[in-house]
Amino acid sequence: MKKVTIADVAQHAGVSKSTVSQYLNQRYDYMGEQTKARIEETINVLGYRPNILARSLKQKSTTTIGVIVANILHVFSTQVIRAIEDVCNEKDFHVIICNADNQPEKEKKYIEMLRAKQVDGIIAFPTGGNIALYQDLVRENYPIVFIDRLIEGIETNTVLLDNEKAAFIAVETLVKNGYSKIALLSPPFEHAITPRMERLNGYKNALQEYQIPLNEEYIVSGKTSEMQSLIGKLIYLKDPPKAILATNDHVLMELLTYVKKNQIRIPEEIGVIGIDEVSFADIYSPSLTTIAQPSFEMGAKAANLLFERIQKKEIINQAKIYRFEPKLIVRESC
Amino acid sequence: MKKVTIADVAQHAGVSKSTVSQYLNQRYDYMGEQTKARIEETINVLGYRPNILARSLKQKSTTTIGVIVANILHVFSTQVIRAIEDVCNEKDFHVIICNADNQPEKEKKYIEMLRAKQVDGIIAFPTGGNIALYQDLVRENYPIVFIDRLIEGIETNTVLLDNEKAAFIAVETLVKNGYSKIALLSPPFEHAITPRMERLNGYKNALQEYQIPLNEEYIVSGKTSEMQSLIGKLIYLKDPPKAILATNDHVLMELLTYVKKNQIRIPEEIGVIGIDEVSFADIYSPSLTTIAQPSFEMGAKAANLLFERIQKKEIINQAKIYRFEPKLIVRESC
DNA sequence: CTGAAAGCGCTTACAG
DNA sequence: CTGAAAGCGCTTACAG
Repeated sequence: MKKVTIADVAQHAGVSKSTVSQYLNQRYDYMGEQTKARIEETINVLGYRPNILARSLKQKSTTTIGVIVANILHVFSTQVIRAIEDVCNEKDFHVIICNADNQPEKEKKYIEMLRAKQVDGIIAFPTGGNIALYQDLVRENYPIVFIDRLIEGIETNTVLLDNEKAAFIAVETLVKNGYSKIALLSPPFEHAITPRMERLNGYKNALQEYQIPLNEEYIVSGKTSEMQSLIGKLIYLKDPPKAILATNDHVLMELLTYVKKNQIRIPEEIGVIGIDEVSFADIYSPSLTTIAQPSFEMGAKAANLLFERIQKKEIINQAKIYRFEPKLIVRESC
Repeated sequence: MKKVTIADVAQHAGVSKSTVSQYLNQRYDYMGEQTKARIEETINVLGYRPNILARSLKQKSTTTIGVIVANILHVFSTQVIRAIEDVCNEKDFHVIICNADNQPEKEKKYIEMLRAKQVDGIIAFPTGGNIALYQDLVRENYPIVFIDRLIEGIETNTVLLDNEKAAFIAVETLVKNGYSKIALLSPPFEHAITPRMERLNGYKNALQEYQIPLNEEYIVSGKTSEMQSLIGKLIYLKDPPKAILATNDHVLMELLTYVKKNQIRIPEEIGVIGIDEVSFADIYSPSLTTIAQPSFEMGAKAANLLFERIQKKEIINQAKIYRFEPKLIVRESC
């Protein structure tokens, strides 16, 4: 079955390609009623469907954007993607999803492929490992918005949580519930990934605010593989903490794994609060007090910012940082 | 900054467009070493990047596939997507994600947009509401593979769980642990969605196999909004069940919500087993016995089937159904 | 070993 | 109100 093209339609309807094209683009201004009807019919009869590729080539817009996430398996990422998808759908845009897996090389490859495919813009959870590439994009005024992570020196719109505040609220909540020996459990600090560093700062600020001396032994960070032993050490400190702030959902999982294995009771023996909402917060016993990111709002904001940039071609290089408010959800774990 | 095209490169390097194109496509067979070097240099100097759109138009392949999921927020969907993404990445393909939200109209719109964008193939969790459209696709020999759901009368490769077996194993596990009063909790049966119907069958078959009389009151299905009260009724039956099979993760969540609210003890008061793995199965108390779908294998299989179809243009209409084995993960909840 | 020319399927001034 | 022609940025026989 051969593809039917605009030329076929034109021939069958006895008009020119231009006229068919006008019809397709709803420019009926000067079109005769019968011409219109004839074209419409021919399209149905032949089963013609426009080839958007050809249009894109001419119009220089693919009505497609790229989204590069760290990993689609993270709940936060999927919620952000869902929100982006929804706003794209309204505008009849499509989204190409890529997983950079926190690997700068993969990210680079994806950015280049996306550009080669002429996507109209990109939303990325930047790995931070491609500064030169980001700078090129910004210099060329290519529409791009970052999410979740701040990249030093790159002038582009960025959407992220007020991470300091999130950690601050967490500590504050614990303090108000009578805790003062508060530990922080975090993924590695090595690459100075924005949320991790900012959450650490928020923790420190809150301690200071509430005049609780900082105990370096209470700051624990490491890879998943070493978490169990790190938590063990923390719990068996001479002067162990009475509460733990898990700075993201993965770390929380590790904590709860430890807690279950060692039959520690929450909150009697240890208070727990986590940043990032988790699906089982309500059904866990005790239910888990968490600080949620407004991920849908964040995704929608990122998409809207990108569309603004795509629509107005002018160089409005007013890169801004959009901070979102963390939401405390009080439950029973501290 | 104007886009640099193959013509610019040709001009600057003092060769023809054809030669540059040969270079880009690595057809060096007859190319002079110096020509090659000169082109390479020019490309770097000018910062040329190919426009894949133009190539796609000519070559009739976009190296992009579409994936239409019911909802990306479901863990199973994201795992399937991740697997698809990974095999696509190896082949330098991209994937466009769409959420049909179980709405046939949305699915239809997406299928049409994807085809207009000339994607090379589609993997879909079919809503079941667009039979005519599916048939068109199959008739045109358009590469498409279905996942998770079987559509009556559509001759296309389909990848899905052996749902009957999953439910059978669940019941069997309960029986072997001494249960005989076993209820089934399911989402609505209205649209005869494959996994739901098959799991119900598996449940019935297992009861028969183990000579347990079927009690219609033990078969409970309904929307999320009515689940709590339905579970309540089930529990307060004169002759209440001693174990419950939750046929998917959502239903399991509802069960656990009820259990927590009413302080019912698992497995002492009620045994629980669920189909679909959940993130918190291990950390929940008691840990939850589940039957997992091999979602990554399934996604990878779907992608590979699609690529087979894309690569060989011949009409090999040997549509097959690929059943995947459920995996019992024994833990403490029954 | 390389180039001129046609063509992929559209859109868009421009002319009439 | 409609058509002829050029062009988007590539690829690909074909000729030399």
